Amino acid sequence: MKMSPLVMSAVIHFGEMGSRWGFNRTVGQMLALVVLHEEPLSAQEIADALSISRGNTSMGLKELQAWQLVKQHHIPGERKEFFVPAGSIWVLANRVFEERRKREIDPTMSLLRDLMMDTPNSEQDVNVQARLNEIHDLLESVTAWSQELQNLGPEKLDTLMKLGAGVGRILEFKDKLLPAKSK
Amino acid sequence: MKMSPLVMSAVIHFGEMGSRWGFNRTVGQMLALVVLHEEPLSAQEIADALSISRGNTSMGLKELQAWQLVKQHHIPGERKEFFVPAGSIWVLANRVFEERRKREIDPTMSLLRDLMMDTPNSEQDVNVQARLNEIHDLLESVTAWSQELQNLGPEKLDTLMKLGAGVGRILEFKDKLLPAKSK
DNA sequence: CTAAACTTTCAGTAATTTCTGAAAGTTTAG
DNA sequence: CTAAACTTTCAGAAATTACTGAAAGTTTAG
Repeated sequence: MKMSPLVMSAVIHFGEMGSRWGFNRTVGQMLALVVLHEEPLSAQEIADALSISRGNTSMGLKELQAWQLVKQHHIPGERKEFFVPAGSIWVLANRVFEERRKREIDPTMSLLRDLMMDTPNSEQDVNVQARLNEIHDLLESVTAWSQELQNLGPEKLDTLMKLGAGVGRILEFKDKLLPAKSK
Repeated sequence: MKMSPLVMSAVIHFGEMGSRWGFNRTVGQMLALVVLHEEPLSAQEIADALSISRGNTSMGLKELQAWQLVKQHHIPGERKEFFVPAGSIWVLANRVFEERRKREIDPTMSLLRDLMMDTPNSEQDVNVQARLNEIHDLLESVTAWSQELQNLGPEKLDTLMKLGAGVGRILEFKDKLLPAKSK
């Protein structure tokens, strides 16, 4: 398998970005390759295309599977396993968000809850707890809302986006719109 | 300056999370310390509290200022500079999102645009470009929308959140609500 | 101007993360 | 069962990233 210059550029870029998105360079490259290549790829093909060791490839694929970004694909008559993207771009993007939320937000929310339980030892600590509480609530809002977006799916997200600043206005009307809401 | 056990736990945790949020351990600790401590802190106090070198502290503060998360605060009569959070929790959170968008999304969008410009060299490449386009549009939706949320501010975000799944329903009514919208 | 108080820079070192490749493991064909 | 085809693991090497502390730089007081 050989990469066209187009695929090449994209693979290299996703490698560079990889670390910013929560995985390392080679894992980023592998993901780009699998997503952009139409046919299922074997581990060996991936290793060759990216010039990385077979061992590294194996670990990278394991990680991509843990993130549920690629999945195995068996080809009848073939001994080895092949790999394909685990879903549409939208699905993959959601998986990345989800996984990052688990790593970046959840542990903090959990700690903040614990710290807010502690009985404060001083005046100072009362204020500190108030701040921690503020952080907690903000994270909660943001994650709840991003969940919501994921549930909407891409089309509705698109509608919402086209609405743009209209969202603010809509909010002002919402009581009239949904008067039956149980408060 | 000595840290209460409460502040201590939070500082250590934000240090551990630091790398996941785009900066390193000590920078994370420094941010937590400055945010949770009521009084302005000098660089030396920060270095002492966290047991890190003065040099490292200087670089960390530089980074936090680049992120616009802390700012200098001059105390009349004092020779040295002090540091305080650059704004409310909401402001700080927005700065982090913003900065991460710049690092994690913008460069990719820019590359994708470039790659979509290239004239494809094969059938294959036409499909690849279609995929890249799909990724581009998704990133665009997500960032546009997160911008929108930032503009709303914390109170409206809260209203929106309480609405929960109601958002989907509201969307169905939006045409009736905003009939004057210029399409 | 000089000295004191303070900050920044940066070369070298330490810590951490990633990668390789050989060895061990697994599966299937026969 | 054995051998071949393939995958995974993991110890050590390489690459990257973070940290220290001494030296150079800056600012202010006098």
